[in-house]
Amino acid sequence: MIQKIISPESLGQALRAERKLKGLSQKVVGHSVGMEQHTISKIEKGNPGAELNSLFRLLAALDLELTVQPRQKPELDAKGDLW
Amino acid sequence: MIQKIISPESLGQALRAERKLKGLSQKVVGHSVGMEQHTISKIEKGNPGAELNSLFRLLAALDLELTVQPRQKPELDAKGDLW
DNA sequence: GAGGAATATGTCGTACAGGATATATTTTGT
DNA sequence: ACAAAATATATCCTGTACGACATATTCCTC
Repeated sequence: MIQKIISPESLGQALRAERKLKGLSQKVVGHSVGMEQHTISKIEKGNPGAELNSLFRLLAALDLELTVQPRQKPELDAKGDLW
Repeated sequence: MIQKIISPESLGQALRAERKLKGLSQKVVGHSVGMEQHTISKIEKGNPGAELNSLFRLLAALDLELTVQPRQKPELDAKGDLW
């Protein structure tokens, strides 16, 4: 489930999806790395002011890593629509 | 040149490498997206308090995107050493 | 639709980011 | 070794994140 992440919003969506996949609550995830539940909530909602610190702690809690890559062209779906 | 990013430091390294690849200075990159040169400097040096906002503006300036993926096992290099 | 879990929202206090600006240090090319 | 460019560091100011804690709202499940 690789997703193009280019904004705090899309990052939040990806993180929430991964957390749900693992069946964890914000509270459990947060406390496993010393973060408040409300901080997780804000990140998942796309808080642009969130700190890298918080991001990487959350990634650790979910056992995830990032990669950086060239921005890809929008692709076409089955209907030929851009997305 | 895909790299595992699990900390502000490794993120900074990746961003700096990509910027250098494109032959751009911090000043040019920063000003293309309304950021101060010193902000780019701090991010590349691994500032854990940097904001997602700043990260994504920098990614835009470099035409990069992120992906989130399961954290991978350490791999072996040619010498058989972990990294 | 009631009860509980999960998520969102709020306040307060402390800390630090980043813009604006300046200057110091390092790197690079000749 | 010099000059110029690039990067790092610093101050001041304003804004806001986050922890701690509390409460409201939404979402399930029965």
